[in-house]
Amino acid sequence: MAFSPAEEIARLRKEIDFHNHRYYDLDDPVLSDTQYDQLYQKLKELEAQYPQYAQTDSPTQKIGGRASASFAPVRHAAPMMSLDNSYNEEDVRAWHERCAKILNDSSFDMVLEAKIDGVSCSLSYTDGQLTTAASRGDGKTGEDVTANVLAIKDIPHHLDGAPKGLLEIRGEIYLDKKDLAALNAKQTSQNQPVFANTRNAAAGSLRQKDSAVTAQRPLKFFVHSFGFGEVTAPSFSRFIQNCVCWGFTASPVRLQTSSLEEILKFYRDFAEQRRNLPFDTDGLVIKVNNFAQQRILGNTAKSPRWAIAFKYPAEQATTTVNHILFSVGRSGVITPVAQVEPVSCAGVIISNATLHNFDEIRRLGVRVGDKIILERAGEVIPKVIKVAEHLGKEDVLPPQTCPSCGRPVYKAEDEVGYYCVNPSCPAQIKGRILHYASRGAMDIEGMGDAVVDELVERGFVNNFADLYNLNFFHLLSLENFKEKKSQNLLDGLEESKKRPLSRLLFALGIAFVGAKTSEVLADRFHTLDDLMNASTETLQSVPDVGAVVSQSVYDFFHDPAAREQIELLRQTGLNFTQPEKQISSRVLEGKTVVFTGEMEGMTRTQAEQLAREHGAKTSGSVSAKTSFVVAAKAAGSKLKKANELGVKILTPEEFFHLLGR
DNA sequence: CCGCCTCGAGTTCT
DNA sequence: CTCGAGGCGG
Repeated sequence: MAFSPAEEIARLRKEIDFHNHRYYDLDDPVLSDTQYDQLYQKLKELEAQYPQYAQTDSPTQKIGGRASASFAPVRHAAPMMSLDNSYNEEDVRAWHERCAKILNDSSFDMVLEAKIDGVSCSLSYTDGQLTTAASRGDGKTGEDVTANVLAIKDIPHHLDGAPKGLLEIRGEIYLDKKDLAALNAKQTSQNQPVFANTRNAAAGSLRQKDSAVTAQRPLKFFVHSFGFGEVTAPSFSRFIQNCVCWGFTASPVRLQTSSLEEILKFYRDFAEQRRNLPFDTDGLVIKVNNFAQQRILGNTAKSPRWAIAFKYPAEQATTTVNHILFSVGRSGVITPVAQVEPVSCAGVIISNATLHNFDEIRRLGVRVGDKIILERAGEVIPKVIKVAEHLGKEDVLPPQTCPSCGRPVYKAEDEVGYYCVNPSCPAQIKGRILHYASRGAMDIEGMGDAVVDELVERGFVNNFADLYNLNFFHLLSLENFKEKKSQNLLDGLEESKKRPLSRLLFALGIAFVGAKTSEVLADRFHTLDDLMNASTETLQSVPDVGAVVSQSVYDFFHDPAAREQIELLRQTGLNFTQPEKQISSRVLEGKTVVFTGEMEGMTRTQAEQLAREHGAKTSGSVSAKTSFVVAAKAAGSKLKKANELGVKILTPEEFFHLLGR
């Protein structure tokens, strides 16, 4: 399909803006300079051809286009290659195995270094005298940053006893974390934009037009390789020793070993330790130490085969807020969500990030168009940490009306949240139905986000009972639904009628009644009718049910609309009773058990059920009251907490043994 | 009344 | 996973 010139121009501007962002802000370009130039030229040509679409905010109109005029290009004597990246032990084992095979030696010597987040730089010494310093650029050609590099104290200008001729020393220019904080404080006081991270700050400092500014930035440098020249050392570690004699600094974190296991252990331990170091690291670099062996391994087109970067998944990412929209939850709470330019963070692509509420927006000062920093550290949920650069113009205001049903929103005096109070608001109905069908509740197979959306949108479903009046023809009219899928969903609905009362209670979505409380109530009252007719006093006699929960349950069942729903559900043949609790044994009587990590061949819910069948209580969090924690592989913070509190930890095997299995 | 132990609710992506 | 808040023991 052909695009109109206007569309093509808009697309190119967006793309170039993106690559500028990668290049300037993240210092991590996707395109080579040539590829970038092609895009840029194409846009310029189109804008010349169609001047009616020329705009002042086009990247072609902005000062300081990407090709930096003030830094001359420098061709590297030997290309500056990048390293192959790996993010897990498997990849590193594979790398080690391949090296061992080519070298015909499984105990070759390796060197481990910290991979410091900075800018790589190549220093050319002629007869021991520093002549040129160049940034990496596209690997073949970089920018001449000699004037600025001369201002870095860590870099010697002269190497005593260096070999004659050309010697290219390579390393990383970086900034310590505390120096970034100080620099940003200064930037703020001078009304200048702050740097998102140490890497950007180092890159920005190196690209200063005035080297006096660079001199004021406490940049540091460590050697990590050489590019060209006669190096007499037989190994990388000896080469580094020579460099240190010349006055260079080596990587502050080092390990020399021939044991892969030792390296893997170091990686695991370093994951935590690196946070306490003065500089930012995103991983480790493993190199084959012996130069003769390095030569045997050689290079691929892109990277040396004798080295590999062993990275930790990035936990922070910088991106742009494209849009802020308001989502309405099943309870009517309106939550602002930032839609961002998709960005990779901790191994996944993030495109949405919650802003929680409007206090949070005000606190962060987020606007549409701003550059923000996202984090996903140890957590699953992306979080907006701060605004890196204010580019947006308009403040984000709370919505006057519900984005789903258009009714005016409601805000309680002393609460942060805004609510939609219309019970027939489509967004709320969708939320309630989705919760009803979800795995922990009625577990209706074939009923996902998209299906619920369409069922409500089409007016087929407004409440729980409507679900059971759906017929084959309703479903066939849904998008992508044919006989097979329709029948599966009908089967799923039929199957859900058999769920125990505890599931149904949870599915109804009574305020303050979650999975746990539902179970306790169902076990105590056995039938829905007994629960419906219970007084608040009777309800409060149930453990863990106090004034708030009992009132909420009582109110729910005395609402005429809810009662009508329940009668309709009764007519469709839903199970309203709770089966007697199965007791297999009492070996775990009086114990409180917490499960963590992924068990093989069993979900956590199943494991918890098993423990309860043997008389245990189960919980989701570790405390001093926990009898023991069952930790499977990939256990996280709960295991850590158990260690801190001195709670006993069992492997899944030990746990099964306890049950006599 | 305070502090600890839990639970509920919202949230993202594969 | 985290935050906020209900339940409850001291």
